[in-house]
Amino acid sequence: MTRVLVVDDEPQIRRALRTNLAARGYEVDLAESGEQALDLAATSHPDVVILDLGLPGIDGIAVVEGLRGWTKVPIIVLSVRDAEADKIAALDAGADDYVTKPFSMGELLARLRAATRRGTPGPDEAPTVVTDAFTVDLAAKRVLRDGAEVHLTPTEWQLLETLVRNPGRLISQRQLLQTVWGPQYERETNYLRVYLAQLRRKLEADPSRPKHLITEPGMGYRFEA
Amino acid sequence: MTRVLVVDDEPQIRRALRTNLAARGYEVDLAESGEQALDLAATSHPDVVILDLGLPGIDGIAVVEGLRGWTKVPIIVLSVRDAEADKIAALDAGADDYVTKPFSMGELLARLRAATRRGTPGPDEAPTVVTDAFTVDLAAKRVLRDGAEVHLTPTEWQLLETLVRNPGRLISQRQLLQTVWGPQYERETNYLRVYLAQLRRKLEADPSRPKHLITEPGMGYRFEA
DNA sequence: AACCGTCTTGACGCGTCCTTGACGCCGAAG
DNA sequence: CTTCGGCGTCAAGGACGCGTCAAGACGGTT
Repeated sequence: MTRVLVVDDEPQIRRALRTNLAARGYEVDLAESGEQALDLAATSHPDVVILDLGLPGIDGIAVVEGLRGWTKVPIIVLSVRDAEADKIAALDAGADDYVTKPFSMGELLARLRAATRRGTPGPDEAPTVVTDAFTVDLAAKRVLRDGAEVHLTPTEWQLLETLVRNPGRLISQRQLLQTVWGPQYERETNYLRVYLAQLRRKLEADPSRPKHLITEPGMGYRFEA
Repeated sequence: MTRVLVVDDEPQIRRALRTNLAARGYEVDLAESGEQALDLAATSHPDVVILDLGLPGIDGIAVVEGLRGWTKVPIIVLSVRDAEADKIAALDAGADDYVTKPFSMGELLARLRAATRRGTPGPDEAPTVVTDAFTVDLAAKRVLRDGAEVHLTPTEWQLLETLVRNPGRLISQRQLLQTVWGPQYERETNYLRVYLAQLRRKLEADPSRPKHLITEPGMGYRFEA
C-alpha cells in the first residue's frame, strides 16, 4: 500500500484528492499547513508528497526544503502560480514535479505513478531461502552449505530455483521440464532423475534419504524447507 | 559531465536545446528519429533523455518503451499535444516528466536538474570499492592498483562498474551486454570474454586464476570483494 | 595524410557440462 | 511368484562455452 501525504489548505481540494486517491487504493494522510505537513511526514513516512505551494504560514518552498533535509521522498508540487520563476524555485529546492492548478486528476495520478515507480527500483524478490542443510540466495544466485559455496551448473541452478521458489508446492515433471529445458522436452523425465540426483548429492545431508528435494512418484517433485 | 540525449525532428529546436544545454555545461547528443535515438542511447549512455513525442517514423511512446526495456535513464517528454490522454500514456509508458510545447527554457532546465538529481542518489552508497588487489573509485571513475592508477578504456570501465556496483551478485551475460553495449548486443557473448580477460590482465594478481572477477559458466559473471 | 588507442571479429585449444544409454532396485499389479 | 513401470545411479561421448591471441576496422588527433 502506497502512502500519500496531501498538503493543501483548501478543504475541497483535500477532500477531492482524498477520495480520488483512496478510490485508487492509496493510503492518504492530510495536512493543511506546512508545520503539520513536516510533522506528519516525520511520523507517517509517506511514499510520496503532494504539496500545495500557496499555504498560509510558512512558505511551500520552505516545506520542500524542510523535507529535503532528511528525506528523499518524491514531492509533487501543486500551485496556482504558473510563473516560470516559481516553478524553477520549487524544483531547485528539491521538488520532483510541478503541476499547475487547475489540474486534471488523471494527469496528477499519472505523475503520481511515475514518481512512485522511481522509488521502487525493481521487483525485489525474496532474496534467500534457508533450510537446515543449505541456503539459497536467489538474488545473488549462490548456494551455501556449511558456510561454503556449492557450485551449481546452469541447469542445476534453474531446476533448484524453480523448486525453491514454490516451497512446499508440488511441481509436476511436465512443468519442470518445460521451464528448465523448454516445451519440447516434456517427456524426457530421465533428465529430471539425473539432475535431481546431482542436486541431492550436492545439497542433501543424506542424498539417499532426501529431506528437502522430495520425489512424489508419478507426479513430480517438491521442495520442503 | 552530464550527458543529455535530445530527440526531436525539428532542426531549430535541436539547435536551441543544444546551445542552451551546452552553455550550461551539459554534453549533448542529438537524434532526429526514434530509431536513431534508441541507437544513440545504447552507444552513448546518456544520463537523461529529452524526447519529442511527435516524431516521424516510430511513435514517441514506442521510443519510451524501447528505452525502458533495458535502462532506467530519466526521460523528459516534450510535446505539442496538451491532451490528458497523451500525458498519461507517456508517463505510464515509463517517462519521468511531460512538458508541453511551447515550453520555457528555464523551466525545462529546472526539470532537467530535478531529473538528474534523482539519478545520482546521495551519499548512501560507498563511492569506492576496495579489494586486496585493486581499488575502484566509482565517483572519480578511477582504478588504483598498488597505489598506481590503472588506465581503463571506456568499455572496460563500464563493464567493471556494473559488476562492482553489485558485489557478490551474479550478473547475467544478457544484463551485462545490455547495460554496456546496448540491447541489440544481447548475444555477443564473445565481447564479454575478451573484455573480462582484459580487465583480469589489468587488475587481477594472477589473471589465469581470478579471485575477484569470477566466471559462472553458462550464467554470467560476479564480482567478489 | 599518418598515427594511435580502442573496438570488433575470427580462429583455436581446452575444460566443463549436457546428453544418452545401461543397469539395479523397489513397489504395484497381474 | 512373476512381471512391469518408474526411479536412482553411474559412466562415457560429444557438444558447448570459455579463455586466449592476433589481425583488421574504426574514429579521433596531430
